Amino acid sequence: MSPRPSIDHIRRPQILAAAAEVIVERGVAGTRIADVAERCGVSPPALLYWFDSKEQLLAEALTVDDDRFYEELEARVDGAAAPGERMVALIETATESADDFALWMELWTWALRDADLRAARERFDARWRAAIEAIVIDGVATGEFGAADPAQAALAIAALIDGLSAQAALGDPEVTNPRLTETVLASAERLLGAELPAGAGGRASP
Amino acid sequence: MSPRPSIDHIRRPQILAAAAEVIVERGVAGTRIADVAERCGVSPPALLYWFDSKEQLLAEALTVDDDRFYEELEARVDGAAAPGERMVALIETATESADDFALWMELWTWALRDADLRAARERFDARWRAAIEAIVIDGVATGEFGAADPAQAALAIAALIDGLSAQAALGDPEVTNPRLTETVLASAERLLGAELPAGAGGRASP
Amino acid sequence: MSPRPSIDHIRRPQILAAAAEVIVERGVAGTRIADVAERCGVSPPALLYWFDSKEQLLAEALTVDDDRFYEELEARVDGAAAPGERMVALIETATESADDFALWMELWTWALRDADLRAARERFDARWRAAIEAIVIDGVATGEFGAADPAQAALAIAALIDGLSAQAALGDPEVTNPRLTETVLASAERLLGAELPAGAGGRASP
Amino acid sequence: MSPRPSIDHIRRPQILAAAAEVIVERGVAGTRIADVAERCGVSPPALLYWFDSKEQLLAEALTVDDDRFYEELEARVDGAAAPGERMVALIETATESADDFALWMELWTWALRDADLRAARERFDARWRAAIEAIVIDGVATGEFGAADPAQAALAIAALIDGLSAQAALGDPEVTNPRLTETVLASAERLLGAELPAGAGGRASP
DNA sequence: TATGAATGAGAGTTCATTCAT
DNA sequence: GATGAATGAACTCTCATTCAT
Repeated sequence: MSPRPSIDHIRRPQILAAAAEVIVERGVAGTRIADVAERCGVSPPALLYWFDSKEQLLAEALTVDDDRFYEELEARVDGAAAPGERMVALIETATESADDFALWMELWTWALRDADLRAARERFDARWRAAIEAIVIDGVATGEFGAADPAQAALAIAALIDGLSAQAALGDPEVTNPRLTETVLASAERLLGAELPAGAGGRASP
Repeated sequence: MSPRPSIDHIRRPQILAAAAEVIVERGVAGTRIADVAERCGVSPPALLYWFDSKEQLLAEALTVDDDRFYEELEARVDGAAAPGERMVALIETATESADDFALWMELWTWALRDADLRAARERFDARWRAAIEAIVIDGVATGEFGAADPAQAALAIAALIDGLSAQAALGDPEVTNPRLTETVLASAERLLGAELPAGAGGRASP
Repeated sequence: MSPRPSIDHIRRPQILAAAAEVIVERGVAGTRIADVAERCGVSPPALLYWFDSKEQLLAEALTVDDDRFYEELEARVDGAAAPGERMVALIETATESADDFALWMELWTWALRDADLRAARERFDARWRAAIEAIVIDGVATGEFGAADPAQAALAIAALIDGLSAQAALGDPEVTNPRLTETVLASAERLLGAELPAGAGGRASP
Repeated sequence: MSPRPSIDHIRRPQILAAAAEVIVERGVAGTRIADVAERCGVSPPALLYWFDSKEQLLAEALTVDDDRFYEELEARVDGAAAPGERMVALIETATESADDFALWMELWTWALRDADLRAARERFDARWRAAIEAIVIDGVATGEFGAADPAQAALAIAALIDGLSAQAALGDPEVTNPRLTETVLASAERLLGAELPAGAGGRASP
């Protein structure tokens, strides 16, 4: 019917990507529609043609990338056969891009007062913990890991990564990126009662 | 000299406390001077009589309570003689009030774009990790703990608490307060290579 | 390109004219954005759509009319062939609208503390003196005037007009408009060592 | 009756002097009560103990020095016996302190919209012109000056000084202080049909 | 689809002024 | 006489949003 193909699938992602960039730079609170519009090279009202309101746009921008992250993660992790190797791959993937964590922190803070964002975050975190737990269960099954409670170990590892990533994102001089990865790997070994293989990135050897 | 006694030792803390309350309720971004003023029962300009600007007031409100927290913490922890007991006391203190964590999350998010807040957060975190590390060192010295690297263990425990507290503050159904404390304690045992005594709060028994 | 034709060539002059009117009525210090907006029949933010700030708007309003004044002046003066006639035309043009002088006085006072306005005023005054001086030089060349120093005579005539116009604008009963013109003409004759022809407005005869 | 001598005669002049200073620096519009208070080393409410309102204080500050100026002027001028010498003394006195003229310009601008200030200014100007006119009349009587209309000559000389002083106060590079004095003296000679003696300050000789 | 123009609803901040002390 | 504290009344400016084009 419509001879002109819709550009929905082009414009919306473009706007969301621009919004995510602006949020990282200025924070959700400091992001104005005009900033995002300028980055897209369009006028502010154009954004409101594609999104009902600023709030809706930012909420979507805050969550749109996460699914992609998990897909990439799973692709990388599944390549490794043994649970130990998969765990190392997962940790390295999660810790090597601590800068993106700023967006995650924004989501947290906003989720404190927005039920939809809260639900979205919870969904992502459940998926994340499930991915970890699956590896732990496998490792326990093969005897590679000695953890008694896979769910608790997964929770702990996930929280550890979050806590350290936040500090890295905040530029804490004690938590550089290598130190972050190293600390998570060493802690995971203790939490899992396992010795993990050296990762792709290499690890400080004794 | 002054025909009227100064009340700044009363008003300023009062305003800061009100500001902290409002921040927890509405977030830093959603906090208006008028909200804080109303909670104090004064007019908005009265706040600007005591603080140079809204920004300065909120920044101070975001950090003013932390020192008090550490003082209380140290008081409680020092009461326990053995490192294991002190560690348990510390963990319980840190995890039982996960609600206050919202303020800490606001501080994080604001600190992403404010150097002063970033420095303040770093200072607090350094103090916090040092408190943990001191216990670890003691525990290692007495042989109670088996941790090889006290600094790394302290960093891991601190991050674990942060990561879990964030989820608890966000109302994650998987991370209730008891589960939070329990997970940190169990993980600390593994990270420290130690068995920790049951805390004052009691712990889920098998 | 633009789905709606730009109207900045209409709105900006309209706003500037309204601002000049309000300044004459209330002074720069007493002029509020809301006053100007009301006179334009728009809302206050509309002015900030066209001008970056109140300050910028008022500064422009204070200077925008001057170029037009000089163009009109030159048009009128050039119509007169002989130097004496041109001088009379210039003096009459400059003195017959002493009411507008209030805007010029506002510009002076504001220029005391604003380098841009100071520079603008200086530019206008230089142009004004140059216009006078050109006539004097002509008059001296033709022998119609006897002035020794054209630059000094031009400066004196310009200052005389300013000083008297200020008093007229302030409603000094000794300096009515006719008396103002008459005084400048009589003084100019002495300053230029010339007898000036009767102007269009006529002059008080004995 | 009152054992404590009033300090009216100390405080009020002190405040007025401080106000005049601040006005010269920041302009009437930019002068806040707090500025004046700070310069006096007292608190803002103290000023309102001595003056009913800011407006009244500034109005008084704007006019309080003028009487003193005329008294000083008359003292200096009366010392010179011959009309020509008195005229030179008057002109030199009026033109050598062009910086103070900023206060006079502020008074003008404020007087545009304040009847009291307008009346005050008019009174000062009448006195000023009368002082000039008296000399002119004397000079005409002695035959030293050739002016036909003393009132008009006085008006012209006064206006000339005003116009040039304004430009000097505005920092016009063409109107330096020496050039100002020189131009007024040279113009006065022509306006008065007289040759004026060299002044105390010296004058450019041919 | 998209824009120029405009607006309404605030928000922070300023400041003369008040008043108990 | 003078001050600390506080306030009411403005005022500028911001920004998401609307709407005719």
